[in-house]
Amino acid sequence: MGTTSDGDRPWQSYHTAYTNAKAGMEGVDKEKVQRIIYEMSKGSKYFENEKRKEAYIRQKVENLRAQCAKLTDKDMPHFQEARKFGVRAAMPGFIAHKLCPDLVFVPTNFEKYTYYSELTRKVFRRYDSDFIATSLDEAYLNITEYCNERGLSGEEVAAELRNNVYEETGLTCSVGVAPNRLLAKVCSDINKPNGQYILPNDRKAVMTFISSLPIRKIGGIGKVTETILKDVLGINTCEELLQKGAFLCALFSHCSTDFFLSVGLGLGRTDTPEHKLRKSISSERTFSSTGDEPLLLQKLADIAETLSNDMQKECIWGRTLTLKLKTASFEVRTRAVSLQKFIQSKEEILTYASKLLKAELPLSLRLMGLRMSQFRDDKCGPLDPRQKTLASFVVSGDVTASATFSDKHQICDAQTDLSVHRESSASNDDKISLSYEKNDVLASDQLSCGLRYASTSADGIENMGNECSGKCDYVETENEMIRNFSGHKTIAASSQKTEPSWVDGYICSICGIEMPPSFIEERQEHSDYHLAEMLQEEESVYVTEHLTQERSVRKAPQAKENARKKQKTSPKGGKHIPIDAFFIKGKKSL
DNA sequence: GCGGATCAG
DNA sequence: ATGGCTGATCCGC
Repeated sequence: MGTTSDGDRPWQSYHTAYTNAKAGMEGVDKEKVQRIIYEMSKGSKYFENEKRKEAYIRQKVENLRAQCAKLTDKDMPHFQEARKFGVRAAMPGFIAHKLCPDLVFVPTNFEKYTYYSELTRKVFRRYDSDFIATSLDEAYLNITEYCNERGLSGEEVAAELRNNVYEETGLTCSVGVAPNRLLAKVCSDINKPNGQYILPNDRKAVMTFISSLPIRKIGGIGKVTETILKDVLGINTCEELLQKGAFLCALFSHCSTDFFLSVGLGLGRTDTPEHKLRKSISSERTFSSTGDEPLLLQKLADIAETLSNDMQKECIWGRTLTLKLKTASFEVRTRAVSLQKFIQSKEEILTYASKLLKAELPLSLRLMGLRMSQFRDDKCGPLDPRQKTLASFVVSGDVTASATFSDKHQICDAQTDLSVHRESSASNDDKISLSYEKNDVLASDQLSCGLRYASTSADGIENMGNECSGKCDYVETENEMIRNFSGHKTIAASSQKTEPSWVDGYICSICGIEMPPSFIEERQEHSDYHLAEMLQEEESVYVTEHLTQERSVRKAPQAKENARKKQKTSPKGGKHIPIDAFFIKGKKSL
């Protein structure tokens, strides 16, 4: 990154960094880059072949076994010592049990956690009434206003906050104060047990902080991403994310590149996203491996029941059911089905779940799970999806209202580009950009804070944590500029009501697929497909599942292609499950 | 939409 | 006897 005066807004540098990285790519041909990457990846266990996972797993097993065998009682003090200092040794329960046969496992007590969590939130509310709770034990709050009103520094407020939390709950906590949430989270980890760390809202300070920061510290960069970046590209710190921007552009999607570069610049979100609604609900269970069909079905019934119960508690009805399997050899599979109606009852869930399962058997399994998604949004109502969409359309009265989360903030104070934001959020997919998403920047007088706390209580409330960060007075969103390069987002819910005709007797007028006149059935199916597609598109204009729609819209050409292929090949093809759901043909039911 | 995978708490 | 479970997201198809 070149010269930047303090007056620079980070996003300007971001844009520069991005275009530089891109420009760096232009002179180079992709093959060459890929060759370089390939060279770099030699010695990395990551890109070698598909066997890597297997090898990795085998090695891990061996390590664990060896570890377990080596451990004796004399190791115990070591771990006890570690615990005393709050170091959490990652230790599987069975090893712990082997080490310490008398070990007492304290059962979880969520009522208690919720109670204490609520107490802490009461404190947070006094600092920021709109704070973001990310879990029972973590929250982000914007303390900008609080600081300004009282003429306090971030450091003072953090100390006061921790103190208040301690007095009112008896729990200690750790706090990080930083210009945005991404950084606040990192900061909250630095002085972990019962401490705080303040990163000034100062361009230089942020860049210095970032320059030596290991990438793994960043939320969103996990074990796998770290390995890839490290082994293949030699990226260890956030600063290097910028330096190797061109490679990132070559290797990763736009979205990911976007995210990586913004991390390299220390950018993060500062908005207060709309309350997120649950999108799926699931239940799964691990058991000792078995291939016994009746037994598996029994277990499946149990899981269906708990899922159904959970759904009833929350008043949820869903129409996409996903079966998750883990084989005895630890291979994980999922099989899903989307229905035309919303279901909730244990019987119905089981009906479809067992169809999915039976299609996979025989198989020896160690885990089964069921997930329900695609909820009906008006709770406890009638059964037809269409009713849902119409109803919610009438209620919301605004299609864009369904582009739920993460956009509201852009209206709040982003004076300038309002229309751009709006437009882009309505026609770009929120889903994709949710976690690697927009990089908003605080104005220089902003301050926000992250906080994390850990319980000192002995009964297992251990390790509750909390993070805070802030809202903004000023938001600049960057991605539009970049995203708009990529052009094709136009899709009208076109009302091309024409049935497909066969140009020259064999070319589909809509998609161009070629199909000889003798393929009568196939042609009929093909026409049906386009018809259904049309209907679906028309409907989806009003549908509340905006995200889904946009996704499919964005990828429309491929999606269609695939749908066609599937349709042609699937009836006899192995994995396709013939449950009523596939609404490619509108008339098919059961 | 589906399926495989990653990540976080 | 790979920690397990829940939920979310991404990517390619």
